[in-house]
Amino acid sequence: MKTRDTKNNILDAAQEYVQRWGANAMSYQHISEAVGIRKASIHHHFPTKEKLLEALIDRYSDYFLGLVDAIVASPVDPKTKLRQYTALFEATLSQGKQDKACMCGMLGAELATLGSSAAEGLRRFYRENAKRLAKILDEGRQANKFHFEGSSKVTAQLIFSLLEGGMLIARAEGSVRQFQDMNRQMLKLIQA
Amino acid sequence: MKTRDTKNNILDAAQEYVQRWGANAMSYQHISEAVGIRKASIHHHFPTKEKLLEALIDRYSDYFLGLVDAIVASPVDPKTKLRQYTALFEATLSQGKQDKACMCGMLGAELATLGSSAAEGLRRFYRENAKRLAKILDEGRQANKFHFEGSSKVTAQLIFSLLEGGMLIARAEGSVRQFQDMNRQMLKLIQA
DNA sequence: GTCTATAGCGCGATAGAC
DNA sequence: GTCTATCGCGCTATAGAC
Repeated sequence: MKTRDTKNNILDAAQEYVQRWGANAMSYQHISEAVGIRKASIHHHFPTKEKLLEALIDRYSDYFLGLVDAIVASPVDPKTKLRQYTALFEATLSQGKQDKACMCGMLGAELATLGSSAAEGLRRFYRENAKRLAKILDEGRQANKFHFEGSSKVTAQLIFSLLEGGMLIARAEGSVRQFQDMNRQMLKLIQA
Repeated sequence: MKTRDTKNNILDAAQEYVQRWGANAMSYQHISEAVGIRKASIHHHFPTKEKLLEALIDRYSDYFLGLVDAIVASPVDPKTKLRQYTALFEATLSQGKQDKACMCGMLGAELATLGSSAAEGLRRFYRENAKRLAKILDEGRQANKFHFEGSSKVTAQLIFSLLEGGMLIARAEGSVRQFQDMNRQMLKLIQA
C-alpha cells in the first residue's frame, strides 16, 4: 500500500481514538488493531507519539479551518454563517455513538502532556478559529444583524469557548439536543 | 498520622495533579512522591484508581457546590451573584502557574476512560451547577436585571459550558485576562 | 497504617530479517 | 514498507512483614 494511504489510515484511526478517549488513552497498539498493521510499522511512519500527535493536530486544523474558510467566504448572510459554523461542531457530536468531541477540545485538557510543537499547533487552532469567528461577527454587526457591545474578538472567544466546552458537557449527558439548544440560545443573545 | 488526614492529603495531591495533567497522566507514584508515603499505602486508603477518582469527584463536587450555594443564598443582587460565580472559576485559573483548570472540566474530556460511578459523579456536578445558575438567572430576570429570551435552563447550560470551555482555551494561551474579558462580555450579553 | 518486594501487564521504542 | 522479537520502563495492584 502507498505510504500516503497508510499514513492517512493511521491518522484516521488515531484521530477517532483521541476524539473518543483522549490522547493519553490512545496507544500504538490501538491504532495497530484498527488499521491492521503492526506497531513497528506505525513507528516507521511516525517515529514517536509526539510526532504523531503533531501531524494529527496539523491535519485536523487544516481540514477544519478549510471548512470554516468556505463558510466565511460564502455569499450568505452573517447569521447563516454563524449557524453553519456551529453546525460543524454539532455534526461531530452527532457522529456514531455521539461520544466524539472536537479533537482539539479534547487535547486542551491534556495540554500539559503534549510536546511544545503539538501545544503550539493547538494554540494555532484556537486562535485561527476565533479570528474567523470575529470576522463573521464584525460582518454581522456592520450589517446591523448582530447587536452586542464591546469587542468582537472577545465575543468570538466567548462563542468558541462555548462550543468547545458545550461539546464536552453535552457528551457527558449524551445529549446532542442540549448542545443544539444552547447554540440556538447563543444566536438569540447575539441578535437581541 | 490519622486516617482522615492521610486520605485528605492523598486527595489533595491527586486533585492538584488531575487539574494540571489530567486523570490518565496521574499515577499512584506521583501521589506517593507528593504526599511522602509509599504506593502501597495509597492502595490501603483507595484500593483502586477508579475508587480514588470517585472519591475525588465527590469531594470536589461537594466543596464547589457548597461555595455556589453560599453565593446563591447570599442577599446580594443577581448580577453580583453571577459575577461571584464566574469569579470561582477565575480563581482556579489564577492559582499558581495558571495551569490549573476545573477538575470536572478536565475529566469531561477523559469521560470515556472513567468508571460508571465516576461518570455519574461528573454528570451530577454538571447538572447541579446548571441548576444553581438557572436559579440565579431566573431571579435576575424577575428583578428585570437580566434580559434574555427563552429558557433559563438552556441559558444556564450556555454559561456553564462557556466557563468550562473557556478555562481550557485560556489556559492554552496562558491568559487569565482573556478568560475574565470573556466572562465580562457574557454578563453584558445577559443584561443587554 | 505503613512498609518492602514483586507480580503481571501495556506502553513507546528499536534492531534486524525479509 | 512491513514484519517478528525484544528491551526497558511505568503502571495498577497484591502479598505479607512489621
